Amino acid sequence: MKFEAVTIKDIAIALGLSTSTVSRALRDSYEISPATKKIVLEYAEQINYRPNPIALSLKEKRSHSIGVIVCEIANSFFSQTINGIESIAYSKGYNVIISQSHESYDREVIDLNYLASRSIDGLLISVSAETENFSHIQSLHDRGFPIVFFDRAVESINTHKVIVDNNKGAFDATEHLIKTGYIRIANLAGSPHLSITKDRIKGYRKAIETNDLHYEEAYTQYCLHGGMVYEEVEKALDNMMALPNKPDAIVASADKLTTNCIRYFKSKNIRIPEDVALIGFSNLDIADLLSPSLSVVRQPAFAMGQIATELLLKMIESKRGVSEFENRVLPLEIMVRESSTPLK
Amino acid sequence: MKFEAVTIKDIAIALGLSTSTVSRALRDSYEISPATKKIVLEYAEQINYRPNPIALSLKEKRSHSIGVIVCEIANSFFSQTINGIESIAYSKGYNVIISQSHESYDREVIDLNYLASRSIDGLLISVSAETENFSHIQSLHDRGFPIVFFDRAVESINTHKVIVDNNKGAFDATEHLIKTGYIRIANLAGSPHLSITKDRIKGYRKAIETNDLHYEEAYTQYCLHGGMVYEEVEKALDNMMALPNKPDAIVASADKLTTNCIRYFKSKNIRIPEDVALIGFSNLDIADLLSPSLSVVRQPAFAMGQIATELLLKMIESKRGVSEFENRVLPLEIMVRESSTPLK
DNA sequence: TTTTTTTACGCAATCGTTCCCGTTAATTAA
DNA sequence: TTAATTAACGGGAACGATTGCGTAAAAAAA
Repeated sequence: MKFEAVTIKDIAIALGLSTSTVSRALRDSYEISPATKKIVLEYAEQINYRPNPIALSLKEKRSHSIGVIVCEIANSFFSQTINGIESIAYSKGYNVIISQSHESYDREVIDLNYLASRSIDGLLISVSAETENFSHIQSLHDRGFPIVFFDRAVESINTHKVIVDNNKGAFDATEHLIKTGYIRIANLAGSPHLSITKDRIKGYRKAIETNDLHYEEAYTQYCLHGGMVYEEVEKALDNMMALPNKPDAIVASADKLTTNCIRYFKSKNIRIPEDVALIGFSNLDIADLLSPSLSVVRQPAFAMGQIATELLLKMIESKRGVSEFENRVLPLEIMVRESSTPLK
Repeated sequence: MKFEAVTIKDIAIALGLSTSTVSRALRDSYEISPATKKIVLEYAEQINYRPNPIALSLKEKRSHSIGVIVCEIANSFFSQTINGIESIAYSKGYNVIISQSHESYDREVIDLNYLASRSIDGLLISVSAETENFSHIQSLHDRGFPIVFFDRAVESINTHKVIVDNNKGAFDATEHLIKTGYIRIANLAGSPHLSITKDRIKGYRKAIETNDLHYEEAYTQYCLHGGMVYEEVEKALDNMMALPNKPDAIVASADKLTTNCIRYFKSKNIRIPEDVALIGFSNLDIADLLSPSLSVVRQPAFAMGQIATELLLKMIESKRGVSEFENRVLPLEIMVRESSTPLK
């Protein structure tokens, strides 16, 4: 089934003009007389002419679309980021093509190759938790393809990056727990390959040490899939809770880790915050509706998407290659609720 | 900044062949000798040749991408649907371009025109709650453009539709409340323009009347924006709770209505289910983590996306126009949890 | 009136790929 | 040995739009 659209040629034939004249008339060129312009414009309007973006792309060697690779759009943080991305992209006439890696390295490579085979002008990517080898991204970057990282950046690749102050976020969250009176604070961490995980651990550790608490290695447990599979979270928490000095509070370092952490405690009938307090990185918009309401470290997801897209479009539209790359670090917001405050 | 890619011409020049020969060799034509094929294939592999999808699109008059219009990707139901859509689309070599209407009619029209200007081969759409006039969709459909509705279909437009059995879902949810012992059951409804709203009201009413309860008009309150703005939910619930016989249970007819309903009761210190029981249409994946855990009517979102996409691709790839349209009705699943069961 | 300039348009190449037609040279059939 | 066939490849148009260049007619300048 095909959808026949009207072309410049159709207009030219109908009006007895050449395609060049019609094209110029539509673009309001000074070379065309006002009378001709009027005729062309009116006829084009009448038959509902729309320029073929594909023909334009072929000529301009630009598709006016950008690719986005995230792990899951069903994740609040990423769906909010995508909202930010789309708001900028659409306002500047760009399409957005979204791919999901589902935290899988293989899927990420497939998505990347698919997108990069010249159907997109640039790429926004937040790498998957599984990814250790970045050569697929590196080689694209080496060939001059515009790439901007957001949230989960690759340190070794020199391009624009929009991240949050993970170190400070984890520090603040941990220190909040300490100030509230908790002393055995554990860290439910994401994939050890990700820089955000490392930064969050640094902030967590710094808060522990700055406040003269004992830093215990076993209090930090990693989840390779970033909490995507419940079993890894279960195992990590089992490990923690089996320690001789089991933790009295937990900092969960990602959206999925946080919710699966709640699921774990609920299934074990461990009360929050009476038995274990919890604060987690989360952009869930119903964190306030949980019982107890959830204390969170919230990321400026929408703004992040906007900024990353602005940087990418600037990169795409610059004539010569960009050599000065920005590293934007956005602040995190701590929202203290019941899950980390002892009941009176 | 531009990203120069390798073309067939480059291969032809390097190998001293014509572009036609190279093209044929790459497509494994019988007209090319095995020796030549081998040389071309090896060289193409070596310089990492990728066909330009845009040039192909121009020739084939097909972009191999489909458009999706939903109100919000940050809504669990829609993000799950999109997962289903992408799983099918990517496996068949199609791109997916997502647009959000944010429940606004104006945005929907803009999105539609943008997508339809021939950058997509077909459209999957779930109309916005605000939309009353469907001429923008109708005119596209009249011109032979492939469109498939999912979830929120337009009755007057004759094309493939994939919906759920809203009538039965609402009936079952309402009857569950009745069987549990509730007698004054209210219905927090979405936009009156949507067929899903009408169907859900029908099912609700049928359950009331089948079970010999009194059907009260004021027990059904509409939210024009489908619960997107908290104030409309607040007003609807204020109206219900101010009735002389205020309801003892509520059926909420959409994701956002359900969560905002919980938010309302929480802010008013009205206990669920002790003061008011609640069951809601929702695809939230943490419905079990709420306290009380939330009883839901769950939609088969992923399957819905898959089926709708299969129908659309079949429509796109059929030679002649399709005239027999399917109307798939998928079953809903009721998951009873604490929010609709009295505590012992 | 003649020359120059301007106006208003058409021709054709281009982007990357496919595909319908040739066109050789080798092979086979008569 | 000659005619017919086939294998293997090249030329060039086409998809839709833009754009540099050429040019006829009209207008302006000389």
